[in-house]
Amino acid sequence: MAPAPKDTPGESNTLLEAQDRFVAAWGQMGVVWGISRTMAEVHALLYITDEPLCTDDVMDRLQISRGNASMSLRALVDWGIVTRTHKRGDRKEYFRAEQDVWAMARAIVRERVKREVDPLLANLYEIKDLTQRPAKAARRAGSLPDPLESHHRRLDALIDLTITLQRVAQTFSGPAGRGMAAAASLLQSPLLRRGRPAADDAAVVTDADPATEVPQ
Amino acid sequence: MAPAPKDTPGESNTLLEAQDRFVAAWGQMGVVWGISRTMAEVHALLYITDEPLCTDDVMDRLQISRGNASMSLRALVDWGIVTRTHKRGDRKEYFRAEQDVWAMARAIVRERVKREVDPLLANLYEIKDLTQRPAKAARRAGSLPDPLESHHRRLDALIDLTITLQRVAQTFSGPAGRGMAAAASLLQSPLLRRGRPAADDAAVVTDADPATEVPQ
DNA sequence: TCGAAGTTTCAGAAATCACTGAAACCGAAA
DNA sequence: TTTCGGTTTCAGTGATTTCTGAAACTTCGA
Repeated sequence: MAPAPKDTPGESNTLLEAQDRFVAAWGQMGVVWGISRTMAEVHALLYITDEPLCTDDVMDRLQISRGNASMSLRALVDWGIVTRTHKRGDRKEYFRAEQDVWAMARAIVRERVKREVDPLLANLYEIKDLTQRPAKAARRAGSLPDPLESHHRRLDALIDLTITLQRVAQTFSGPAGRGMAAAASLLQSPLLRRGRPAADDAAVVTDADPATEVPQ
Repeated sequence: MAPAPKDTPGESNTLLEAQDRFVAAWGQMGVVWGISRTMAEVHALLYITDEPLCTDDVMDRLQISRGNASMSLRALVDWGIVTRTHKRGDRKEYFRAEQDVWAMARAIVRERVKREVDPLLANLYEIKDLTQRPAKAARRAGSLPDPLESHHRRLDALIDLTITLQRVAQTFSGPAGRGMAAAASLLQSPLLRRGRPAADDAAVVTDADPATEVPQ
């Protein structure tokens, strides 16, 4: 972590130390999550700090370049977990992190679904399509192409799982979502009749329309 | 993806192509998840293939080294999403992926909680401890150290969120877990009275014992 | 006790990812 | 129009992760 040499008046050194450790730990998690380390660190810093900070504050405290700080801050704003604020008589922009951790969690889930689940689903549909036509032709011709059959069964099971994941996450994080409670009730609703460990009822989505389903 | 030049008798080329695309897509996801690309690809290959494969099969199809293939397979077995099998009169070991996608999902969640959430939680407790003593001393001395106060409130909120996440995931994936339904009912139980978006009731975990809480 | 099948380890190479530092760019207030 | 705060881009560099190829090691059957 940064040396953080100047002892800000009013703040103890042990506090700064604890903050630095937190920033580092959060950065670690960022790596595991596919967020860049710095972006996570910037977020951690803003979250743990009382006052809003400007770009230069972030640069100084984290010892990173202006470009990096600027882009990371922008990305965080895009994610919806950091907001811009201003101070009277100051043209500079200041940044503060969302303080409600549940709102934060929802924003993060929303963004990750958009970036990871949606494209994956589109991909799976597309891959299934690759063998869709041959399979149909073969079936019409009378022969049952066994390998294609099981290939489709597997893909369908995966698509099914992904859709469920997507729905739950969207319900949890969606604009009209009421968070965990909503997601929980969705999980128990007959809409998704899943969750039986060894039940062999994989293929449900059969010929869903890939084009209209996935926005990205 | 690998060229996959030899046309396995009985399997069409479009099938191989689709499989390769699937392997590539799954590998992509692996990167995003902090699993290495190869490990994810090996898993994808085993999942999408009818017959169990041996180490050499994997090496050939994916064009990777023996060491890499061996270690990736071992890791997958450790994760519990791939099992070893044998063929009569053959000393070689063969590998096959868990076919039930829900069991797969549970295994993955279990492993990721162990590797990511548990250590994070331990970290958060430790960081909180760093300022715990100074804060108490100051409080006893009569002064109210405001920055320490809000520092703790933030950390507590985060610890709280992490614990909830941990519990839900463990319920979903635990040995006695019945999957999504169990997780859903946990979410709605009064045990975790969370999920109200803007409710300002963060600090609940106050002085939980860090040592006994986290195994890792 | 040998040898074949299989696993693990590791140093170095390759690939990937993140970051810097500088420059170009933009918009708006003075 | 200039200046200021700020953003974006990018070539080059550094750091980290992943992979290879080979060797050492383990296990077990003959």
